[in-house]
Amino acid sequence: MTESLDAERMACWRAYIESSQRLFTRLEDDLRADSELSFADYHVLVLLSEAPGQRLRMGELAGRLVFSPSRLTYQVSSMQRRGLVARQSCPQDRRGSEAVLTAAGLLALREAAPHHLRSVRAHLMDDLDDAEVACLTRVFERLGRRLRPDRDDSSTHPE
Amino acid sequence: MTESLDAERMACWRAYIESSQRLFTRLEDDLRADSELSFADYHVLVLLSEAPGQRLRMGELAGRLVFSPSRLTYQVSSMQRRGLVARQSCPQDRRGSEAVLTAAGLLALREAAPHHLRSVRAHLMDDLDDAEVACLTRVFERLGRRLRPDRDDSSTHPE
DNA sequence: GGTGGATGCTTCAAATCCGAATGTCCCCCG
DNA sequence: CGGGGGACATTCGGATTTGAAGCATCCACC
Repeated sequence: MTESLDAERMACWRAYIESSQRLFTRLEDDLRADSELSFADYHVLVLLSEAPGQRLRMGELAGRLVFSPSRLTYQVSSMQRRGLVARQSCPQDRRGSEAVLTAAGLLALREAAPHHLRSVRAHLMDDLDDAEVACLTRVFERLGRRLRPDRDDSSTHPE
Repeated sequence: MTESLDAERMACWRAYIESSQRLFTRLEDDLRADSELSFADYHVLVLLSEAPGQRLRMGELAGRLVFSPSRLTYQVSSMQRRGLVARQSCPQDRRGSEAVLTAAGLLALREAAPHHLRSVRAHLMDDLDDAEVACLTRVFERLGRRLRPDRDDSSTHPE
């Protein structure tokens, strides 16, 4: 099964997949253990807290979270039920709606953030030296640019 | 929200999370587009194909896939229904059972592998130079060792 | 100013996933 | 032997996720 990936890259690929899976489930567990939030909840709160007016269109949010539209609808409904966000219809485009951070949502984020960031550091970041951080950043920012949906990829593979 | 992660590490963390999410969904889409298999199906087939006797205990499989026990039960049942694996009760330990690769499962893997590996190369590996591969491998193998569940972590964090 | 196609989001049914409870079986210790 | 605690896997109910279909609105063009 290794016809098309050399041994080094295969090992790299497998280590990346497995460790990432473990890391994500661990962070999720940590977050749930000390905050009523899931990883998705937390990420929504972060994005809203940084947005101008602490509000974001559903589509924009879905794009950044890498969520399907229906998944985001469910996610926001759930958070709305718990009072973490509100939903308002968008004045510029009446098809659309936007999610708005509530005071309770901001508070929940403020309470969860230190724990979560400690968890990210403990499981991942504290083990990385500066060169490794730089390497990961370069690799994953490049990957993100290549995979973001807004780019027509037709001319970039002259092969 | 950045009290505990410096700007470089925060950027690194975000790039890693977002790109990985995008990569996994893209690979899943590619795999489904040209093979009746999900990413999880594929991974199960790979692990079984490499195991001695092309069989693995459920628990072992769950551990390697980073799946909860009930999720693995569901996964294997689904693949059994489609003829990709068989389930046998384990002779040494009658509580347990093992998943066994079938001829159809092996065939499905052989057909899917070239497409999938091409996809992994196209989206990720072809963009990495050797130094980056080495860096990722080192980082993620270390991370995997730290997160694998078999280690008692009690003495490694003297505060 | 109308209309056909696109867009933004939601809804719906079905598939998947999780944690708690369960049923079997192993193994240690009396 | 003969419990009893523990380990392995499954089942069950409920939560989440998905993709397809639906609805309302926008917009480019006539």
